[in-house]
Amino acid sequence: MKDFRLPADDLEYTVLAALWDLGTASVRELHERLGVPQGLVYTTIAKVVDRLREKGLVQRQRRGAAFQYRPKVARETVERARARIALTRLLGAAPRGAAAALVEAVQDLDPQLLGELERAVAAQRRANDGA
Amino acid sequence: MKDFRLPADDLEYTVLAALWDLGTASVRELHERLGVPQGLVYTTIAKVVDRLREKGLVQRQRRGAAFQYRPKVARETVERARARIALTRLLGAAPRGAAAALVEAVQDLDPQLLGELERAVAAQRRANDGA
DNA sequence: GCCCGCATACGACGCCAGTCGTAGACTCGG
DNA sequence: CCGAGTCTACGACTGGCGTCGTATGCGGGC
Repeated sequence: MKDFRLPADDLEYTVLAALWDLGTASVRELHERLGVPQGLVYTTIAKVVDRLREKGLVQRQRRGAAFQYRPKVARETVERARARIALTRLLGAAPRGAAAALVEAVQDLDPQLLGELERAVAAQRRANDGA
Repeated sequence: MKDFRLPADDLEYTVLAALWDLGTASVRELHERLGVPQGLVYTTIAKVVDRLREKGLVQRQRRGAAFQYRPKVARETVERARARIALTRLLGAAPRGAAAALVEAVQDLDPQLLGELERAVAAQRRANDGA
């Protein structure tokens, strides 16, 4: 288990996310989808995909001239790890009374996202009460 | 305003946090407090404090042989920015339905912290409803 | 079967951050 | 006022990541 390293936060993660969405994709496709809009060169994406492979996060298979890449690690696995780290940082760092900072941070949150967060917290609350 | 850059997540942030706690401290004190337990050399802490100064996060004043450092930016200001980034990443990254990951992440959260999070979310919920 | 072109492999560079070492500057005690 | 010892300034190295360029290699159409 855990024979992989988490993706870096920005580009690497974005690319991996795209792969989760698409299921499978070539570097070309990923570039069209992510690189071009960002003004990134083809090889930049290729390099990222490469590092993703080094990290054991994706696998590939020859498909004609190019490779088709696909996620090797479940989205949930990675998301969960990332979420845990983010939350720990977020709350662990907060000193007593810095909940104020949290509130402010939560303020410019998409209502949609706020809803998700709320449900997650509520679920855990129930779990705690039950236990 | 915002004539500073956020501190890096790990050591830099830890040192800055210590300064917020102590109000004022010399590199020596910071080293005793943070460096020694971590097996870090004196100059490592000195360097970090230096970069913190470059980032405009702390200021200093000669006090005898050494300098006394003190935060230059309010804790809340930085905490808030960090929290906002963390939350955005956390939730923004989550695809629809990946709330599951969130739930799992929230599970191994200190009940204390969970409470803070819950209150923050609830507060915002009320704000939204009201508006 | 050959050559062209696309895909990949890989190295390079910049920048940040952590970590350390060294050398120079300055303070303070005697 | 001078020497010893401490503090600071700064450079160096490493590793990660974003970003690109180049060179090599493989596949597929003609």
